[in-house]
Amino acid sequence: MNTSLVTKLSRYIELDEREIAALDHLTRNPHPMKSGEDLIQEGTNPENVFLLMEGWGYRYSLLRNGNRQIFGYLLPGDLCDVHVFMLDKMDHSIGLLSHAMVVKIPAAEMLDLINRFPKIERALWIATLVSESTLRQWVVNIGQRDAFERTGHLFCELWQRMRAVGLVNTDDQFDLPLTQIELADTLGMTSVHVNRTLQRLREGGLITLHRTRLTILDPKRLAEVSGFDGSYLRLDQTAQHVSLRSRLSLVR
Amino acid sequence: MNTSLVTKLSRYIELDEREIAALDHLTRNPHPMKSGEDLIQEGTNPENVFLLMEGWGYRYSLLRNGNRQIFGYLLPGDLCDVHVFMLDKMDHSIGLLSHAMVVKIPAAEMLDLINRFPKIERALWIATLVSESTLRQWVVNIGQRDAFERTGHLFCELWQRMRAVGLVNTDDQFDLPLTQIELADTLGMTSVHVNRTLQRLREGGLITLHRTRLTILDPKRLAEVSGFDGSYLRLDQTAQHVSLRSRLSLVR
DNA sequence: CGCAAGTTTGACGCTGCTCAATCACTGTGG
DNA sequence: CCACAGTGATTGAGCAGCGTCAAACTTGCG
Repeated sequence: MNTSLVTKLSRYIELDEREIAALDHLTRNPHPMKSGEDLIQEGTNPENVFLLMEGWGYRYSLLRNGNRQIFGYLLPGDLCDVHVFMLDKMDHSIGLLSHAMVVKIPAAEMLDLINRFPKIERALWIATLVSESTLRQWVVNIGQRDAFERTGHLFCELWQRMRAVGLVNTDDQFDLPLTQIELADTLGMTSVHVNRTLQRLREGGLITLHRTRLTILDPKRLAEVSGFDGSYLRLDQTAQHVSLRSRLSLVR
Repeated sequence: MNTSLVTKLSRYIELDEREIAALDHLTRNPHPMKSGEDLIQEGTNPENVFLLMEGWGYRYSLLRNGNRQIFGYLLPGDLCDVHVFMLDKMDHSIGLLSHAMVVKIPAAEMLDLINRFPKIERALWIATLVSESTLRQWVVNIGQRDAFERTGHLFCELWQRMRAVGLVNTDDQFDLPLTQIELADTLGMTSVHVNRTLQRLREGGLITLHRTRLTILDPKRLAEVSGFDGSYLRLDQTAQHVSLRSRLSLVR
């Protein structure tokens, strides 16, 4: 059932049936949550880990002037802050951008899972490293690219991540439950300028965006004009490839 | 001897004598390297971990247009990419900004250390989480703050990190081996604008910067005007505090 | 039907970029 | 000891990308 999480982790490490069963077991009790609710708030010390089964979440923090910066999206199959227990409190909040199905996993259960299945622990650490890598790309995106490239780059990333969990249809269309204000807070721009940038992307025949449906009309050209190289997402590597490396050097 | 690394990790977890000795043992053979040399290059799969004993390093990548984005500095006591072995290749490069003393630690030795001392492993993971947290703050900095705040924020961060390894003197002065071009590539600005921003910081009585000596004239006010809150660096927490948490939930 | 939230448009101004010249400092060789 | 080159810092003029402010329009929803 829990395709997304297993799909995601299997990309990093080959999992056996027991491990897959254990991950599936996690998902037995999802419950619905509403858009706008927070999963975790900055400054708190969460007692649960959350697994997103459906819907979108986002990491953000608020500044004193009321500005908000978004620095990551959680898509279906994403597990948030497995390792937060190592730090004393959250340095950012996690909220929901859409109606969502969420599994709440008590810390103890998560730790037990990790202790019983070192390969799952390893896969979760790899996921953490990939998200750090993604964060670096966001710094590059905001720091070095202009509004047009920056927006295109974000869409390329989301398109690849959504495709990796099977949520992009054959027309390269997927659900993007973000307002222009949220895009603005992600890209370090104003919503007015996001609006104008979207118009340029549309005029260029690169995308279509109506309400929450985004279509990437020309993925290749969009990646080209926005300087996107998705290798940092590490979605293409086979589990074999990675497990070879781990056999060589890391499995204990 | 290896004060910086031990100081740094002790902040996260209380280390016993054996662990401290093991860390010190790592540092037995530092060798000098020149400014401008790379420790690790993007796309490669490094066979060593590097421990910086003296000097500054930086993480960066180059874009097709020749632009460079810097997304982190390595200060004395910093260990780079302990976990890179979990991924297949580096997604960025690490270079040196000054003459440096560097210890090269073969992967096997590092893995052995980690296996023998789980608390060291844990401390290294915490360091990774802190650096991820720092990266989020950089996104906020570049995305939401204007040039003046942005530059001040960076200086506050570096001042705190340098102080944590005992490299700030009593006048709040420390070595900042960065050209204005490097500051520009860090902050997502041009060097011309960095120059003008530095002048404003000087005029405001906030800093002094001559060649590579930076003085924070008024740390409190600088933090105030740049919206800096250093808790994300987690330099203030006592090891006791953290180890209490680990006793409760995480030690295996 | 009317409200709320989100999108779109316009006018205008400022922050920060571009291009280019000059200045300051340091290390080098004759 | 001085001329010179190279690197980095500083300055100026002009301009454009993006922000601000404000209003109009569109869409979904109770």
